[in-house]
Amino acid sequence: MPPRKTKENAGSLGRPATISDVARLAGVSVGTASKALNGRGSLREETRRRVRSAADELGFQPNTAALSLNTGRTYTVGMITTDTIGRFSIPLMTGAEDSLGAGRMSVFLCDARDDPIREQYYLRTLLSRRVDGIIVTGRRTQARAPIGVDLPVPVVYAFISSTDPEDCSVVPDEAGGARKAVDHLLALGRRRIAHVTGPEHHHSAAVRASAAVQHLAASGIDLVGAPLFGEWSEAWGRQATGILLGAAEEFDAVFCGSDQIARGVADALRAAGRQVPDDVALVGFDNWDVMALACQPPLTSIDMELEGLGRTAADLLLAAINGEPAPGRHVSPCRLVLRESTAVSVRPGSTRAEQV
Amino acid sequence: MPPRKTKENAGSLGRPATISDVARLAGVSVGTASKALNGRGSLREETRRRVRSAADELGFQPNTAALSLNTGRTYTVGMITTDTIGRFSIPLMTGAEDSLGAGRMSVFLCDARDDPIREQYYLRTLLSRRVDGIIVTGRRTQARAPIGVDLPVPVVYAFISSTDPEDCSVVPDEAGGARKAVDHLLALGRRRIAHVTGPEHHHSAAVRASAAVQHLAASGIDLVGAPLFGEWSEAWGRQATGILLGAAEEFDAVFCGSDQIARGVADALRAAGRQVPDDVALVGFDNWDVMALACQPPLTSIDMELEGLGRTAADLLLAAINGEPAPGRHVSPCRLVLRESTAVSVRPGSTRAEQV
DNA sequence: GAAAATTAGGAAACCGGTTGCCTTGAGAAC
DNA sequence: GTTCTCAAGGCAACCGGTTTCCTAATTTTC
Repeated sequence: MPPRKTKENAGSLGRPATISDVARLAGVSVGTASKALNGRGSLREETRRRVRSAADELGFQPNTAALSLNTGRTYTVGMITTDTIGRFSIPLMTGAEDSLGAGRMSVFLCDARDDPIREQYYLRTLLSRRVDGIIVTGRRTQARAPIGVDLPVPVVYAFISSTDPEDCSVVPDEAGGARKAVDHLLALGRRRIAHVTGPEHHHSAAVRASAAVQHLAASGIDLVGAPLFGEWSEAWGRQATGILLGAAEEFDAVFCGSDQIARGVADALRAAGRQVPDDVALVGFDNWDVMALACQPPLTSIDMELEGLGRTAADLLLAAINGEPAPGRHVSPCRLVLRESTAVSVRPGSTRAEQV
Repeated sequence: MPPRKTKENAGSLGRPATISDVARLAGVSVGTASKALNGRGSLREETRRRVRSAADELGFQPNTAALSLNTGRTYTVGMITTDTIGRFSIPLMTGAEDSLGAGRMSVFLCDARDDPIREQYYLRTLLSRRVDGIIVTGRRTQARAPIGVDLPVPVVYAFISSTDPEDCSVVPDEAGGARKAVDHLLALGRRRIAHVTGPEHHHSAAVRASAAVQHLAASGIDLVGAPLFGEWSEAWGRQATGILLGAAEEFDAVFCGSDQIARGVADALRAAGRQVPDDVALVGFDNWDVMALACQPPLTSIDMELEGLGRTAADLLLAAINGEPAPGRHVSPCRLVLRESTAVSVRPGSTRAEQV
């Protein structure tokens, strides 16, 4: 069967066309072919045209390896997710990949699975591939140790932050997010606010809880009871609701450390005959669509804008690659997303989320 | 400040060390250095040792671009997710990355966002980078057109399949999964089984529904009513439950096209006072932990083993790269995961899922 | 002690591009 | 007709490795 001709593989040499193939077909030398394709040197227009059409015919794509040998740049970056790729990594990766792709950079994906050995293996691999930069991401309970010292390429930490304050990290303003949640509840006239969240040793839980407590205190208000630390699960949300209902103190709002917890709280409140939002207003955290939208009623939540965070991380990396590093912690704001769980008046038929 | 010495950058030349640097330091020629490091040629043991220690001292890592120029192989593959990276892509990517990493291949991540233009852009980029192979993945309602014709590198489609039957695709046996669900319900003694699932035009919904119907028919049993096609959402699950409860026909089991739907069904049944699993047994599809575990009671579900699918895809790609292509559709089995929503007797305190 | 065999390691080509420099030839100026 | 100028394009070095081939020195053999 004769080889079919296609766009990708027109001249069909059985291997990718090289610039020598192009030069031969156009009847010029390799150097001339290169100049013709890159608009360098001084060539007759007719020659340039001939070379270009030869390149088209052969489906010529310059070999990137050869290019990077010349320039020293590879136009690739590595993205290391320290924990297993999860729900939080996706928007980060998407955002970063978006910004980098716009800068014509390709992304190496490395899933280190929370294993320091794998992590160092990937680091060596990336350095050996001469990536122009590295993004380190992942969810951790705490800041992480730097991935390496005196690396020959810039590194940006996204979502997670490095323990070395001189490293470039991009993190969401979780405390600010918690304050926005509290402000929103206060604006609704709620004064008896409880807080249910994840494990106390988890940095996010601790930060969000203390920001909420302090911000309330600034308005002269105490949290209802102490923050309830537990797990990042619906079950804990249900359980914590039981605790709240059993306590002496009344409450008219619950700010939750995650949407999963908030959903558990919503289910338990409904089971106990309390109306959301009329009896109890509810705010979650993460704005995880599956949870926030499926919740009954749909959940007001704090969005960490992780996709934007990924883009910012990529932009900072590109800047560092171009010789303009921006060391230090970069904090980016969270956004409050309004839904029915804190609606003042529920208009039937309207489920559109308003945003602040 | 004098440059600090570190593992990554010991001799500190301000740039990655090359083999010339190593050769100079060891007092040999480049060729000899190369042989020493790769165990080629005939050299005195003392020379090898000297070269190796020079390489260590400089933190030498061979430039991959130079290597691939020689060998024609890059030890990289591209992974193109046609839809935006989502819940289904993650285990696929993790699995593929796992297998490929074991084969010392690095992975280029390309998120085409369901945009054919971006897809072709990525394809050209990957070919220009001379990847050794490409994995195409993503969720679609139907099989997709081949990403290119007569490409110079092997392509494997994972989860999604190509309309060209000669292309190599790896897909889960969704029909088989549906049959396992039905068999399980039959084994529990249920005979009045309903089916609630996603949009009829969605290939997965159609396949699972018709497999369920036919498999029941093979046992001489009819589905309760027709399959209820709707959306992949909890809300549809709740709504469909209302339809089932309002119909004349009784039912003692519901097989759902997704865990989200099943969860909606579970909530609606509970609200209507029906016990799961005693009155109605419930089986989901996807085994999505967030849904299946948070459901009350936890959900028996069908797992498509996407991580294994990703590994298989990677293995097939590696085989094809090594000259042993395996064209055609490869179907890999699903697995039934047992939880309380179909438990015969609920033993309090035991929530461990058993697996079949 | 001379010829042959073996060993250690160097020189150079090559992979696929880019780029600086040089050559060639045609037209212009005198 | 001779010299000068300049456009067009070829030659070769280079990037960082690998590999083939070759040379020089040492050891073995008779």
